Amino acid sequence: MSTPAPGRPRSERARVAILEAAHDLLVEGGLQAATIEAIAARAGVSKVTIYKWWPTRGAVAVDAYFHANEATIRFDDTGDVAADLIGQVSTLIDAFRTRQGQLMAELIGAAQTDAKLAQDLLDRWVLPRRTASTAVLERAIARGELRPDLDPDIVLDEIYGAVYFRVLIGHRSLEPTLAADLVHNVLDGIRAR
Amino acid sequence: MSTPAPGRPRSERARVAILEAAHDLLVEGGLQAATIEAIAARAGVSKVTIYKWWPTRGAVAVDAYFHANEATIRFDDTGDVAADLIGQVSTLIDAFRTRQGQLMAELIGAAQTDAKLAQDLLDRWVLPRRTASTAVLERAIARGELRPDLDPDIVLDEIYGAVYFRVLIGHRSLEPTLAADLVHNVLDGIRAR
Amino acid sequence: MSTPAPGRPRSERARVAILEAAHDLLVEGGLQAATIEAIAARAGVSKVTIYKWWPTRGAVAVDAYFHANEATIRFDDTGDVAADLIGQVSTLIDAFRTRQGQLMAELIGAAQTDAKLAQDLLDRWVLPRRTASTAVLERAIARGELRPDLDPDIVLDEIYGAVYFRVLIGHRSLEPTLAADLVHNVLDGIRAR
Amino acid sequence: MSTPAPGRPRSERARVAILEAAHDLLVEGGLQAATIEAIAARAGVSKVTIYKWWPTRGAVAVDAYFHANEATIRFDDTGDVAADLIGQVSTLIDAFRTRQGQLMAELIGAAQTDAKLAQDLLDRWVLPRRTASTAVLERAIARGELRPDLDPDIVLDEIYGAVYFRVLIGHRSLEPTLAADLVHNVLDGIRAR
DNA sequence: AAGTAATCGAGACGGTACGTCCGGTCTTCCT
DNA sequence: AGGAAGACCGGACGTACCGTCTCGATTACTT
Repeated sequence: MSTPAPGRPRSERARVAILEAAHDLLVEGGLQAATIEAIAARAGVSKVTIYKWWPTRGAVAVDAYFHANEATIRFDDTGDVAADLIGQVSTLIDAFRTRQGQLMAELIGAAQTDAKLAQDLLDRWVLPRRTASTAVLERAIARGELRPDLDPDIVLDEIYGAVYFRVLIGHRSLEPTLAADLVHNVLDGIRAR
Repeated sequence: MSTPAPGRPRSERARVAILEAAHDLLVEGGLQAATIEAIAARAGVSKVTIYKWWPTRGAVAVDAYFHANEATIRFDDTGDVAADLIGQVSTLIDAFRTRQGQLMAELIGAAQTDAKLAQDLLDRWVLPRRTASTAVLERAIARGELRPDLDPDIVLDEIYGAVYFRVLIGHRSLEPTLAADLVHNVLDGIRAR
Repeated sequence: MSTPAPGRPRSERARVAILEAAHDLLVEGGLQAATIEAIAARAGVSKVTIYKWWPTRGAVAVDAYFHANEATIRFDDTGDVAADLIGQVSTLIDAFRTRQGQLMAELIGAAQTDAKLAQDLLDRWVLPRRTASTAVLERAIARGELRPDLDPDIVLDEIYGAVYFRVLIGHRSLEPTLAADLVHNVLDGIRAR
Repeated sequence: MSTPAPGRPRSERARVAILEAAHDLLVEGGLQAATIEAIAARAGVSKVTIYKWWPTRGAVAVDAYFHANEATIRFDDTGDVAADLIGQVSTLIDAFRTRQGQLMAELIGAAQTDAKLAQDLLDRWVLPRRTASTAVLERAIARGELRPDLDPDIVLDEIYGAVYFRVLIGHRSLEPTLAADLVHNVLDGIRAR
């Protein structure tokens, strides 16, 4: 069906070597250390080969990040909004309590001056999680658990935004109880009764 | 009383020229454009003079940011938590809807790989605002408006985190109604009644 | 036969441009003016390319000097020591009466604080001439013209040393008759007869 | 007679401290190390004070050199040209076999791009010695020992030039017998008899 | 005793060049 | 057509000295 491209095919060996070299460098020295030159040197690959397949350093970094961290998204449906949300937020927090959190922070940091990277992070990281969480909220609205006029985006920004805020600003750490606290505050409000 | 330091005193002219040049460059081309060399050239100042007083490019940038944006923090006390919080959040959102928002995003981005910058942003931007908002919450707790066992940090992370999340990820803009929505969700909860 | 080195070959264009730019600068403003930056700018070449192939500014300067001044060494053999030596010394003096002399003086000057440069000048300039002149003296010794216990080095230091001394100290100029006077003094002595 | 200048008189303490600091630096690291800043720092003196009294780094260096090396010139008159000359040349060679020789070489080196320094060296070092040696030659001419049409400058350039040549080019060292060999070659010639 | 004037220390300043790093692009040969 | 090797231009980095410039403090001579 598909005619194979003429000429020498892309080297899978090189692709993997690049991603693994990039990830090693990311883990060792952060985004700073993952220069194109360093990646090429460690992967035993020429710089041109990298530029051939990735436009910027950021693009390699995202790919390396996802290559190493098999993305896990939970699509819970227990019938209880609180439980479903807490499960999803906990998964994120657990990941962010490892080196992954700092790396994601650095990626988001770099995305502030790299529109392509920002788009990648949005499409491949944020939006997929958001979709799963939006589904939880919409099911709860349908069940009558939540106010029908709710804007799910705002709710999710409050819960997830708090997590990213802590990772990016570093004023407080991600305590294990954080997921539950965040969800309960928003679900039930904080007014005295 | 205070013995003046010996030697030629620091040039106030140079200090201001540097900060203004840096801010101009930040506004025109973002953090990328605000290289030490460009700042020095535009300020009519030698590079050494900059390095003399600021350790890194990021340090100049924060100072330039605060030099240009006279910090406004609101210390409202209307007796109504919702009104006080919405006032404070609105002020932030109004600022972030201008170029300031993108600049702050870039500064936070750079802070991910510049610990000194991170500390500066925390001390000079985030914490002062947080202190004012924490006071609002504690007054409300004292008045019996809010649950006494509340952790103000978590509440404020939800409200402010949502704002920063939008600025940093860019998935949705800062609508004028956002402040009120954020505050009401957390105060009253989102469960159907 | 010889396997060509892998990678992009060195740019001959750049090499020549650097040497010519360096020489132009040397002629115009001496060693002072031949900064790496100025050479790079005039040659339309990046500084790194220069540093790639020459360790120091002095090394570029020697190469530029020899690139421009096609080395001429005379290997006279007329059967008359005096004539042979005078011919060789005259050639040097003629060269040193032009801009070349000042340049060589500056190179020797710089060599006082640049061991690499000193070695280069010795190997590429002084020793080749000395070899030719030593041969003249040894032939004369063999012919019985000169004392057999002679140390040629000392003789040549007296003749050539005088020339360099005048160039370096500048107390007197290189008169056209100097070559003959120097050689005759040493060959025949200066005692009255 | 001389009206004392008004104002604070020049500090002798500073003058000596500068010269000694400069000499220490010259001995330790050569002319390279004797930067104005380093001299000022070591002498506990401000840069301006140095610039006040010396125009260039070279000028300080010469003064420091002469401050440390009490100039010794021999005015021998034994009635024998050879002995007189050998005595004078030996004195120079003895001095140049110490660190002094390298320093003088560096000074002459720097003089190639510093006309002021060149003039200083000529006036304070070379010419005084030459005057003494010229006197020796002229006495010998008067006594009928040497050819009456002799140009003393050329003779002295051959003898002294050889010494400086070795110091500056470094192709051979200053052997203790060098003085005698140089003088005898020129006095008696090198032809076989 | 007060005034005048030159010097001194400290150190900030604009400027030039340094030698290095990395980004992107190119050129060559090999697979 | 890929790919490895590596040379190339360009831009910025952070540093070293240069020579100049303020400062306040000191030290004489002059009135």
